Amino acid sequence: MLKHKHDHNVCIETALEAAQKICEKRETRFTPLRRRVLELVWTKHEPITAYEVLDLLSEGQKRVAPPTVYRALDFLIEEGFVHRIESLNAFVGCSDPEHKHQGHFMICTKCSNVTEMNEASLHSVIERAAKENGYTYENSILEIAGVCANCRN
Amino acid sequence: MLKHKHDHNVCIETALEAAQKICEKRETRFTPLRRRVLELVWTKHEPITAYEVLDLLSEGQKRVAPPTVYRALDFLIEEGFVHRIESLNAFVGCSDPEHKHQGHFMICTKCSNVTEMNEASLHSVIERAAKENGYTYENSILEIAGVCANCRN
DNA sequence: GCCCTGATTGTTATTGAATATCAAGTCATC
DNA sequence: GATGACTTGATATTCAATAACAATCAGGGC
Ligand SMILES: [Zn+2]
Ligand SMILES: [Zn+2]
Ligand SMILES: [Zn+2]
Ligand SMILES: [Zn+2]
Repeated sequence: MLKHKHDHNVCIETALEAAQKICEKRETRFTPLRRRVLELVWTKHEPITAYEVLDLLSEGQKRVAPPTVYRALDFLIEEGFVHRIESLNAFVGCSDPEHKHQGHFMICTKCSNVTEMNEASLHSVIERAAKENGYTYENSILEIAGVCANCRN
Repeated sequence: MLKHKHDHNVCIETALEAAQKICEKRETRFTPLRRRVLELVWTKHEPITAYEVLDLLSEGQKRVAPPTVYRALDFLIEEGFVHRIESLNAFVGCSDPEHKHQGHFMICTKCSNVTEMNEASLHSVIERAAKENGYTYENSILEIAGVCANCRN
């Protein structure tokens, strides 16, 4: 959460190991490419665009093509390791990949830091609103823009 | 709301007249181009993409360029006559343009019909969630996907 | 081992979404 | 009718995502 105050390498390692284990359990293939893309998404807590991932992935080798990145991202999203931030056309690692869910986010307009909210109360309010409007709920995106605590002072 | 059960020309006319009056009051310029783009956005209740607007706008005349459409849309969004649906890269007319707000939507995954929710309760829950996470609220997008009442049977 | 099959990755090309930049036109005001 | 702000036109480019097909890889049955 407070990105300025932790060893981010631990975050990355944790995420990679969790993904590894989940894929073993689900019998899906956590290939070197997919692993590398997930690592790159985690290089910062801030959202990263597909083309930034592409640039990083291409360093020191022949430039990869967009489908390579998008396919890996699709897999990671499908498995719940990564979320897409619609309002930014960008991607961010999920810190709770065990339980599949789609993310609800706060986005700081100053520092681009992103906080994922896992509050059940929010979820239930949203599902109830859907029901009241006659809709059968499938999923939802919630992206709140504001200024985070760090940036306010 | 129930798009199959009303004279949509009335919707369009109402929206255009409302926009006209609001612009007079605010002393902003509701030019023919902007009026025409708003009319095209309202040609269906479903969200419409910028390039669909572009195609319609270009019919029977020299093809207009993307900036023409995007500038008009920017104006209409700024004035609150149109909302952007982030998850669809598309635009939809607002049926309550008097009071500026950003929209919260339900989107039917079968028929693409869109319902704007104006529920104060939702809004307050979202603002409270922001506060609890230490953020100063600026704005938010909420887009719920599901199946509408019409499509369920 | 070898073949078959399905999944993954590579490659080329294209579509779709949005913006940067500068030129030309419009319109009110002095 | 000259000035300056706003609006529209026009050209080019960037960024985002997908289509289509070829090549490669992994595992199972023979
Ligand atoms: Zn970290
Ligand atoms: Zn911040
Ligand atoms: Zn609205
Ligand atoms: Zn429907």
